[in-house]
Amino acid sequence: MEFVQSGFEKASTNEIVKRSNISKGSLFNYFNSKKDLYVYLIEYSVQIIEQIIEQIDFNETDIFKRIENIGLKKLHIQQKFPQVFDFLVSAMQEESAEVKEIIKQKVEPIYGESTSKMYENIDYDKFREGIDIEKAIEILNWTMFGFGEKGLSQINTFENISKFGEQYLKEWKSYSEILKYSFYK
Amino acid sequence: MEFVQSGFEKASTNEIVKRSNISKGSLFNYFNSKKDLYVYLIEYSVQIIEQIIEQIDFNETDIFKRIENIGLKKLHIQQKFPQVFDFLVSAMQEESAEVKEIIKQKVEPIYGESTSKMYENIDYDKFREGIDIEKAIEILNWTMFGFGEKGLSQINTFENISKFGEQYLKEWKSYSEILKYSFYK
DNA sequence: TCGCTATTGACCGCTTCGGTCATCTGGGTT
DNA sequence: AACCCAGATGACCGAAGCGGTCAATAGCGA
Repeated sequence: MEFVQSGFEKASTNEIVKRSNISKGSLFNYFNSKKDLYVYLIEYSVQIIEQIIEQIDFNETDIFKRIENIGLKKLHIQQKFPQVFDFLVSAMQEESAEVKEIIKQKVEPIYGESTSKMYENIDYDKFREGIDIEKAIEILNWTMFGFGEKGLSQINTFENISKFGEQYLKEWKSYSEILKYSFYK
Repeated sequence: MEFVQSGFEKASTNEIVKRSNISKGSLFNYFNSKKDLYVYLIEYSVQIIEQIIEQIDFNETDIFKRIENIGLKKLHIQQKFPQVFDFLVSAMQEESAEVKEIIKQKVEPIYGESTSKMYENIDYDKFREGIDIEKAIEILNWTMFGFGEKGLSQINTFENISKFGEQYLKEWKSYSEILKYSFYK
């Protein structure tokens, strides 16, 4: 998406219009300005993230299973709206004064919420003695992130989402087994 | 750096000049065009990476110690030239036809070389049976990357490099201990 | 004081910008 | 068949920013 690649200011409406298949006239019929469009996309993306957060199963206290569930949800979202996460990440790095305030209001709270809720009601007693749990979780996060990036580049080689999801989950489990070996009692 | 943020085409010479403290006239006295400047920066950055590769101690066959050495070197480079790595990463994602060919020639080979030499002459017998070594190394890479990103945001809070390096190394060791527990016999 | 190199930023023609609007299109209604 | 009209279209606008130039100037060694 053009906003992800170029940021708010350098994103060109001409380019946006060329890549979508509506005309410039229509775009500015629905949105009064580039900024309006941007804000709409922010709100839309935030809604999607909120849905994921709502769906977290807090009864699942095992961190690996919790993450597995969330990861699968994220995968399906990413299949339907491939750029939602990238867009929000790019928004948080946005420097344009024109939209910075709106981002601060709408995106940053959801970011804080998601990282805290993700690890709410986790059974940390499963971790072995002597391990630094915070650092372990950091490693887990970095591994998830790396694995997700890697998977993203393969997502298009599958015709079928659920087949990909199967494969994806199976592969993730072999990574998480490695970490579990180190993290758990 | 402007090229990292905006890519080759959307990077503005006016902006570059504003951020550095030379005038536009001087810039175009030293470089005939924006492209010339870009190519110069590519070549310069590649040289720096090559220096790191040259300095790899292939007698160190323990992957954690190997990575520790390289990481420290990278840290010192990053202190002197903070954007070298980011710049090369951004170059590899560059889409502008005007510079794509040059990047392919100059940057991609070094990328391949560095990832292969990094793991040359490593003693894989230290890994425990049953572990998927490739996946373990991926986890190690992702963790390194994550840790590096995290460290980068703290680098400016230290007045002294070597003091930071000490702290950095110590902290990295506590991460690598966690992984070592899982990876090694 | 002179000579000369290195530096400067106002300026150039040109492209692209965000946004407008007269015109067109196509399907529903009579 | 004639009419209607909401929605779509892209040529067009003034303004801004682009990469690059160059006459003017600064600064320094002899």
